[in-house]
Amino acid sequence: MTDVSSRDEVPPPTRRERVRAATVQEIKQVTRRLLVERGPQQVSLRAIAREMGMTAPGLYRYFPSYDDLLVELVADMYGELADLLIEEREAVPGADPGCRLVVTTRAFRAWAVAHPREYGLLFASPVPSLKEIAAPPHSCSSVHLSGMRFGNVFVEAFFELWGWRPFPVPADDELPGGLVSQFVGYRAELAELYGDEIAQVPLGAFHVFLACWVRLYGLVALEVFSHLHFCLTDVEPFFEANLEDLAAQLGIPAETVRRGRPVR
Amino acid sequence: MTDVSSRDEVPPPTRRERVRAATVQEIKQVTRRLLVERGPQQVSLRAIAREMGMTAPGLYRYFPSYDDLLVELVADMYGELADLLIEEREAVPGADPGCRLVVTTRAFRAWAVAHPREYGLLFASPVPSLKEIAAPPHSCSSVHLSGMRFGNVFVEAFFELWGWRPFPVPADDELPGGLVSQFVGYRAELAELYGDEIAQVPLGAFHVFLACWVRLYGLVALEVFSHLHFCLTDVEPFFEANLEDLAAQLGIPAETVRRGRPVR
DNA sequence: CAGTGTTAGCGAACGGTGTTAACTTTGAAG
DNA sequence: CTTCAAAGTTAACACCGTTCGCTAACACTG
Repeated sequence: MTDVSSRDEVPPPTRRERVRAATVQEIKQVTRRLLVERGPQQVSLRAIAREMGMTAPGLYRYFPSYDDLLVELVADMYGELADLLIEEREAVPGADPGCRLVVTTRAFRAWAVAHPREYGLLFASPVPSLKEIAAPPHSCSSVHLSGMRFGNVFVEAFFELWGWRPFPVPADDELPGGLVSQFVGYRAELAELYGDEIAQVPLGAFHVFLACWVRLYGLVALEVFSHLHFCLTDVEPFFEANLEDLAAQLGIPAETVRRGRPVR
Repeated sequence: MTDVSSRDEVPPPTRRERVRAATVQEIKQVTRRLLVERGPQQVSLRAIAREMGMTAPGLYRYFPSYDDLLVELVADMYGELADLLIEEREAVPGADPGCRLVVTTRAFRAWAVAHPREYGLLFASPVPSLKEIAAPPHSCSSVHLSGMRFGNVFVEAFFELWGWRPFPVPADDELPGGLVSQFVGYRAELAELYGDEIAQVPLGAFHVFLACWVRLYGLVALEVFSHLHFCLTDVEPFFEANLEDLAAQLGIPAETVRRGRPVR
């Protein structure tokens, strides 16, 4: 038992495995570069292969299909985005949970604006495939898992704030009956992940969390898709105003929001 | 001058023009049917032509390209959606402006949920083409115009409510400086369209309008794209709760919101 | 070292796509 | 009846995702 090699731990990667992993990485990088530089329409297996000095069928040694390649790329980008948000949040030393949530939110919008093509791939999936809907609730695909990981960045920041300094939320009997049972289920799911302190959070906090997420999503999506262009040429002040509003709802003082505001 | 035929008014459509218009209509209908029944991936010129008993190149007599066909379809659907919202609103006789706004909002969500594929085509455009951004502000394409028409349905309902019974909005000096000038411009644009009473509306009302639209958009988009599925299996009560919340912000009593709620 | 099996990558091919060009048919107008 | 423009065809081009069969190169075993 003390012998390391006797266990079936990960054996050291062979040379072959290393170059294979490197190729997989290069394929994803090239795919993403094509997406960014030439748009989603111009991304094709043949274009990727051409860019790498090989032919399209060769890529099938690494991905079972074009869609699988995209799916894996999406999962990677969800992960990257989650990492970035956490990183930016931790880069503010000694920040209170309110500030940390604001930083996370602002970083999300900044990433979306800076990476509109990637954002489109992640958050404007054409239409969810029907099988995904029919899938059992806990059978999580790779995308689903990464998506969860991303979402949980906000979940953590939000409930960290709640634990630090609770804010007003609707009482249980103020929530529609149809919502209560669903929030109970979601809370239980999160409690399984984060421990029992989550189980003490009132259901109204989940309602507020979702409402905030809805607003943030709408804000960023509309900006990235240029759907606010009909009245706003510069969306940033509008975003900051909404952020301040959102923060106020969570008991975060405007001064905390303004402190981290990017200079312009 | 009194002679009708001497002016270049619309001459009576010839038989040729009528069958041509009918064909254009059929192409759009078939395209939409394919979109709904088989998904956006399966929509192709050849499939459309096949479905109509003709060949793909024949369609080029009616549309200069595949993209143009889609663009025109999108414009049509914006118009149809706008018509539907107005119709549903007018179907409630003697309703006060608050009720009318609620009905409009609810109808929008209902349409989106009932037509997810169409909704995806309208509101999750892959990524705005760069030329659209570079285009001068008042050069409006067909999509742009129809999109405006749709948006103005909400604009009208919102400012009708304001004119009927104003609600609290932030004062001008509470708005960020970067927003004031943009709202001034947008207000002037609307005043040109709706007359001078709009010019009297305070800028804060435009801020509130946009914030409401952001929230509604996020709500509906997240539902249609199944991005709330991670915690809600039935989104309707959540939508109704947000609608009530939104209405309260506009001074619409909860009783008014509940009155028109669909029975379940 | 020789032998062997696995793997990476290639070219050809199939059915599909949007699009163009050249041609035929059709129907309305002078 | 002639003429001419419009509608629709077939053939072709360049591209797409994907599969098949093949050739190398590689890693491991006797």
